[in-house]
Amino acid sequence: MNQRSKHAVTVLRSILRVTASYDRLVTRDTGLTVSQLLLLRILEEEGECPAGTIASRMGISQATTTSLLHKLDQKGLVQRRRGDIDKRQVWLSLTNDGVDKLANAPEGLQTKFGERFEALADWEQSMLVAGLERVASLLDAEKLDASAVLTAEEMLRVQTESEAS
Amino acid sequence: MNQRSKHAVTVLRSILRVTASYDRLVTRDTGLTVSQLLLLRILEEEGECPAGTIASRMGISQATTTSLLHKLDQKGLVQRRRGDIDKRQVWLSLTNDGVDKLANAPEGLQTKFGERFEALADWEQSMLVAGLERVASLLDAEKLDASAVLTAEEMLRVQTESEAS
DNA sequence: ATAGATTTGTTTGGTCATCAAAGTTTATTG
DNA sequence: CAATAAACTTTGATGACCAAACAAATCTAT
Repeated sequence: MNQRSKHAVTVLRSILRVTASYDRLVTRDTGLTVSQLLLLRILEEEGECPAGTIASRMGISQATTTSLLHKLDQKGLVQRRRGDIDKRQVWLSLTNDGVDKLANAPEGLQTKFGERFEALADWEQSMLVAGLERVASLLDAEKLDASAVLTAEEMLRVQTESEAS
Repeated sequence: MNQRSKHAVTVLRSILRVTASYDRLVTRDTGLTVSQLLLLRILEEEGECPAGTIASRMGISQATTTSLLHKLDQKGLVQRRRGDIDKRQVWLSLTNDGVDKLANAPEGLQTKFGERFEALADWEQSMLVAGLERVASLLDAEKLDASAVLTAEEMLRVQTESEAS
């Protein structure tokens, strides 16, 4: 691998590290982990839906989903309801508290990054987004056939809508 | 926050997710987690050094470092030695097995991403790297005063050198 | 219908990363 | 020398995550 692609990977890693620290801050501020928040956001956008939908949207196993739900349930942020037609399913929805919590959750990464991003010139914003998308596609192409992860597009849909405040 | 910056965050997140899955693959292939590999790489580059150096280079606590070291020690990949001048210090170094393991470790993210990246036109490579660096700086600026994390530059040094095979 | 396969979700039992706080040993400094 | 600081370890948590075993419900092909 040439020097430049190594460098690209390096920078990518540094991005990962910084975002991870943001996540820690958000967790401290909200009392909700990033995974938990993501689950709530998906639920907000999706409306009532079965647990499996959450799992595939988040790209995690059913087992992990169950445990996340357990915690959110304890906190009183989500509700579970047995399916009518298919009784194996568990339909999920936000409680009022869940909705509130989401509404008040700081957006962490978003807020800080967003400010700076918006301070950039228009052309630069476009360029950066295009670049990120390109990188995502380079990574993703390899990934897609290897496991059940959302496509970039699906993720885009999930988060663009749910994060629109 | 405007639509475009939301979108930028979304794409960033999708990148995070994909890289996380890569990490899982690497772990399965090597029997070493990404943290463990990173520790080894730093040790390779740094040469024998005290535990604290590892902690600050990795941006993790001493406690975490100790536990990582414990595992690598058990696997026989690192050696610990009490400092001569300062006996509080624990000097670390790779064992022969550690060196071998590192040499044979697949680079995961690197390899796959690298191939695709190198297939791009030269100008596009430059553009992407520049974009990533810009994004890192947007994120990092906010971050630096909030906790003890490596600066982009430090990380760059660490990984550029250690990953040069 | 009905036995067998599949799907949905839960449980159980692990691994790993990570931290804070308390503890130990060894410097350092007033 | 006594107090303080530094370098590491231990202890005790939390959280994410998964695989495998399980239960319940549904589907399917005979």
